[in-house]
Amino acid sequence: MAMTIAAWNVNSILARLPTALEVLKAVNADVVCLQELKCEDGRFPRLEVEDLGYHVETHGQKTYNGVAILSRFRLSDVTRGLPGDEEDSQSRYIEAVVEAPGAPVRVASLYAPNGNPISTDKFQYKLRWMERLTAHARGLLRLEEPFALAGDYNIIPRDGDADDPKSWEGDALYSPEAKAAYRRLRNLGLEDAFMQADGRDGQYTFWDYQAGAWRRNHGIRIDHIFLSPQALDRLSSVTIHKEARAMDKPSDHVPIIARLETAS
DNA sequence: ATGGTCGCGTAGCGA
Repeated sequence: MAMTIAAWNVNSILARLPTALEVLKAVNADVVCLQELKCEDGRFPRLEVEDLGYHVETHGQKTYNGVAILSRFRLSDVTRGLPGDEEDSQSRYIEAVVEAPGAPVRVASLYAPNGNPISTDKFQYKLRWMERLTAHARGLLRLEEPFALAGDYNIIPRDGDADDPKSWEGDALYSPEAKAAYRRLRNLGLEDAFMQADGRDGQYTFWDYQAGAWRRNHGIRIDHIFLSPQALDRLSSVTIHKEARAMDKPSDHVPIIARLETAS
């Protein structure tokens, strides 16, 4: 048996609905972490997604942000919002336990702040948010359970994760502080599933709508699936569903999918 | 090229 966990920034589930349903069918993951729903929970197209065989838990808001977990297995212990700041009203984090029979896995869908421009408090919010995520991950690690933190981290970890690294100089996604936040998560004992299973340069999950970025393959790898040691033990492969970027009315991100083997 | 293109919501911001 195996379980596949996908992360995909859909860039508005309502503007994307026909395309999104087609992508979800093609990817056919057991668990899907969605980001940038850009709608309140009551407007999420729950019936259409349930028709694909998913249980649905959302944490949306009007206009911006919004995250969801879709799962073929029952979801329990659902928590909404990233702990560590009661004042933070942005919907960027949802966590639940995927109740796969005999092999439960805790999964979070997260949408880390973009952080641009660097000179503003948006950048400070990005760094504080990543500190809160790190603190929360440290607590989860103490449970010694398999878990995955999947989503749009808005961080380009290495030069090999950008087609043209120089063009990202001065951008929050490529800043030394953002890369340090990524390293801190790994130093806790979490691993970036892509780096463990693949690790090649030039494998991207985002191409801007502007300036023919997709046509020129001017992409970056910013969508990541971090795994706890107990989940990493089960990792067999990671794939990036590039086909989604070539569709009509595409999101600017494509799904990344980790496959975990479960005991037979 | 200090641009370009989307989505939201119907101006201008966020990405």
